[in-house]
Formats: sequence, structure tokens, C-alpha cells
Amino acid sequence: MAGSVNKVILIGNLGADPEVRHTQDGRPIVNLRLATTDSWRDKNSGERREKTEWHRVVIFSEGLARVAEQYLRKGSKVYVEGALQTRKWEDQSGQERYTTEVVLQGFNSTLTMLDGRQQGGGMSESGGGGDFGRTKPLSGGGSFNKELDDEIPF
Amino acid sequence: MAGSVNKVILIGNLGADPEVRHTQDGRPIVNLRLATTDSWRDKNSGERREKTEWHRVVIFSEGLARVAEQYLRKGSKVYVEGALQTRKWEDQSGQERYTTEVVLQGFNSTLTMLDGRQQGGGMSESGGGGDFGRTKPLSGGGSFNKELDDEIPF
Amino acid sequence: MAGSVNKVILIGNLGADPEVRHTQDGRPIVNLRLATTDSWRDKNSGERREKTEWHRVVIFSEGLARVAEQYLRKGSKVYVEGALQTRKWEDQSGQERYTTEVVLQGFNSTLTMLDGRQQGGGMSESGGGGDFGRTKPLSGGGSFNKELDDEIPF
Amino acid sequence: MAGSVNKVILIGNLGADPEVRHTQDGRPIVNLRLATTDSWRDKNSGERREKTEWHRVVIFSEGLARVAEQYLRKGSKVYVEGALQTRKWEDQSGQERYTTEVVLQGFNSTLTMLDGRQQGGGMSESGGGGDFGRTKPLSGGGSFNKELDDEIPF
DNA sequence: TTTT
DNA sequence: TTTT
Repeated sequence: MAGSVNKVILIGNLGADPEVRHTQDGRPIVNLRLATTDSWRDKNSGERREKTEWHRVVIFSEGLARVAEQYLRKGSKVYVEGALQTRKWEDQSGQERYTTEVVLQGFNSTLTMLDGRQQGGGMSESGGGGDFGRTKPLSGGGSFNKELDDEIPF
Repeated sequence: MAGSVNKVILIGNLGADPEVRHTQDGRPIVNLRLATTDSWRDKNSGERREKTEWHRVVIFSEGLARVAEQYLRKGSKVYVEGALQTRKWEDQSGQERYTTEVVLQGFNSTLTMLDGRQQGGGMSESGGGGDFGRTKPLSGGGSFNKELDDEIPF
Repeated sequence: MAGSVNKVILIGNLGADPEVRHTQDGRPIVNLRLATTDSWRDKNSGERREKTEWHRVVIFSEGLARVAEQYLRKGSKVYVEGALQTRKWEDQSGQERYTTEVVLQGFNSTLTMLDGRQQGGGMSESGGGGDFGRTKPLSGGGSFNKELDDEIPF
Repeated sequence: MAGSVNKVILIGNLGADPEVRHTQDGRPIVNLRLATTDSWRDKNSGERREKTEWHRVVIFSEGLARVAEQYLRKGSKVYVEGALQTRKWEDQSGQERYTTEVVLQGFNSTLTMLDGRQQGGGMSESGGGGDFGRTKPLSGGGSFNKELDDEIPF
């Protein structure tokens, strides 16, 4: 459709280490579980209330995927910019299910680490840190791989 | 959590007239089905490919809900700014299901109509049009009604 | 710096036809004057007040520049996504001046037309219209040309 | 104008402590100098190049201003969401000058601290830290005070 | 003037 | 399952 925009911006922390799968030709695809927490004061009780939202982030952009695999860990705080995508799948009983994800793929996708040092483990052997060893928000390199959705069993 | 952001920005067209439900105390809650379409040229075949993504938008902000009810129709083009929220529900067979929606509620929610005239019907009797008869992006008035999730059967 | 983001999102109308200049090697650079209008009701007087903000948009991305040149006209409504940049220049009297612009350059830049038909003139001969004859938000192609700032007299 | 959006999203570090001024009736207005840094690899030389952009942020929202005054210091990393605004002023020689700022005022303005602890000084006596002692992105409280632009000598 |  |  002419003139459409589909953009998600999240800042949150990883609830687990990145999950990495690979396509048949060896490119990495990374899944993140990202938490954002909203808190507010209840107008009636005056109590402070808090609600955490969990997001599924899927990184198809090769450069961003490699970076996420190397530098992100459980607890990492990241800025993520991608698009909403809902995919259909079948559960064990053959029923249709839908899962909505934030997809980083192609242009206008960004991943930036917001904590200079990793608080999880595993950084030492890989070196780097900070903004993944580069300093610019990492952007998707333009490869559109929508077909991958099909070939990958989530 | 300190320093978290959860923001969705969409520009698209309504696939149907807004669905309006009401809370027990009479406030409207509006559901929109919003389409965004992405198109690209396939790198291998060179063919133009297109993919439409459908989004569920739920408007809890009273002001925005009233405006959506009055002025939006199937086909309307809108700018929407809200937050991602996934809610759990049970299907008929008692199985847990999850639905992810773009929620307009409280601060930092916006709804702006992008077509000066309605292309669906129903605008004439209500007057208005353009940006709903006002010209500023309509913003959520701060009422947080997370409890509503429970009381409303989607 | 690690973890920095610089993003501007505007939806507004062009106050004039795009201005096009060319680099020595023939690439187009396009300047837009874009208006956004905010309106609100004065809390004291109750009167409706309105304020228009004018933005300078500079398009270095070759693809977006060509599209803007071809399809945008005075009055066109556009969605623009770019970055803030302030450049220094000297006025006639040799005094330092600063101008802040929204720059579309490289990744994470987007330009999308939001009115299907041009309301200014000049579209007929160029054909196109809608979302510039393609339907995906046009993104900057990755060419970083910061040096251009210097070679171009604004 | 119907359907306009004016939004700036920045993540960067403060180059100096917040500057605080007060209106005649005692409300604080805070100015921040915020740096965002973009880096890229030069396509010709292959060298890594870096460019820092400095932004003027003005906080009119009373709640956000108090928070910025209390918890932000030189070096603090923040997420800022506001709107672009260019104001005209006269220099000493009576010449018209323009300054573009990111204004946090009213709805759709947000300020979130992204470093849990202050690295500058001055936090100890004020306590707090983290997300300013609350955990939700702080939002402008809805007070539109555009008139302030006039009454304040920057 | 920040940060890495 | 994160974070404060």
C-alpha cells in the first residue's frame, strides 16, 4: 500500500542469552527475549504497580545477527528498532497459532547495546563490548529474506 | 525496569470499520484492524513482491477512542503510536492462546488521521473529517486501565 | 559513542516545490521545506491556538533524492525519517551561523508520500504518484556523504 | 494542519550538567546539551570516521524538568523523546538568529535515564538514581506552555 | 562539552 | 526469563 510505515522501538533487557539458529547456507538468525517494564501509581489505591512485557525479537539481518550472537547476553540492555510481523504456525494438534515478533531485517532495522559492559558471562573470550566494537547503531544491510520465515522451524 | 521504552509507530489503512465495545461504566474501547504493506523487488527473480501485515490496535484512551469511533472507517489512513502488549486468553477448548496488540493508553499514545476525507461511508452525519475536527495529534489522556484487559472478552 | 540514537520522524506538508542541486559528479541533493502544525486549546482563554513549525529536510540518499525530485511538489504530504544535523556556515558579514536540518542519508532514512495524488502541479508529465510508483517506504541506500556538506553552498 | 507529526528520539550523553532556569512563578525549565555520535568506515580510505552531533534539549514539562535537575549530570546517558522547535532571537548586533531545539513539553514527551548510576558527581546527596527513583519513562504532564518561549531569555 |  |  502506498505510504505505509511499520516500526517498533524497544529499549529493554534480555531475559536470556540469544538463541542462534542457522540457515542452510550458514547465515545466523538470532532470537531475543526482551523485557520492557512499565510502572505507574494506581490512581485508586495509590500503590505503585508494575507490568513487564515480553517481546520476541528475530534478527534476520546478517550483520546484526552476528553482533547479537557475539556480544549480547542475558541481562544486556539494548535499543532495538524493527518491524512488527505476525506469523502463523501449527501446534502439535494441528491447530493454527499466531506469533507476533519484532523483526530486524533489511533497512530501517537497528540494534544498539546500551550497557558498555556485559553483565552476563562470555564476553572475555570474544573481546569487544561497548557498542559491539563499533560505535554506530548497527543497521540491517538491506538483504530482505522474507522467505526464511518458511524454512525455519521456530 | 529502569530505562525501558516500548513504542510502536504505524501508518496504514483500516481493513474494517472500528469495533466499539463499552466498559461497565460506559467508556468506549475501540479495536482497529490496520494493514501495513511492504513491497520489495526479489533479488533473484527480479519480480516485485508485496506483503501485507495486519495489526490489532486497541484504544483504551477515552478521547482517542471516541474520535476513532466517530471519524474512522474502513479504508481510513491513520498514524498510530502506542505500545506492544501481549495478552493471554483461553480458546474454546481451554487452551492458552496469546494475542499481541498495539495498545493506545495513557501518555505517549497518538492517533492521527492522514486522509482529509473519509473514503468509507458515515462521515457526513458526524461532520468533522480531516484530523477529526482538530489538528493536533490526539494524545492519550493519561488514564491507565490495564485492568480492563481482564473484564473484556475480545 | 556507544549506543547513541539520532532519529527524527515528521509528517507534514511541503511549503514549496523541492529544491534540487547536484554534486560535481551529478548526484542530486534535494532540500525540502516541511511544515508540521500543532494545535491546542489555551487553558486560560479556552481559545484554539495553532503553531506551525517549519523544518529543513536535506536528502543526500540518491534514491530518495531522485524520488523527491520526481514526485513531490508544494503541498505534498510526506512521512520523513532521518537524523538531526547542525551545520555551521558564514553569513555575508563573516559571522558564524548555524542551521539545523533533518538529514536523510544512508541507513535508517525513509521518505514516504502520504497523499495518493499530487495537489500541486507537475505530476502529470512525470507519471507516478501514490507512493512514488513503489509501495515500500523508500530507504537510504547506504551511501554516506558527509563530505558533501562542505562542497555545497546552501 | 491535519495529520501532522513532529517527533525526535535521541539517545546520547550529556556534555554538561543540566542548566536550570525558573519561570516567574517558580517552575523549572531545564536545558540539556546532548551528544550523539555516529561512526562509519570510510568507503575510500577504509578508515574509521566519527562525527558527534550536539543537540539542545529544552524541558518545559514540570515533572521531567524536576527529574532532570535532580538526577541528570554531565555524562549521564538518556533517552529523550520530544519535538523539533526553531525559535528566533536577536543577537547583540540586532540581527535575527534562529536556534533549533528538541522540546519536551506536554504529551508525547519522554525522558528516561539509561545508566543506572550517575558517573558524574552530585548524586549522593540527592539519593535516587536508576530511572530517577521511578521506573516508567517519564512523560510530560500535559501542560502546554508555549507562551513560556516568549517570557524566557535564553 | 559527552561517550567508547 | 530481564532490569530497578
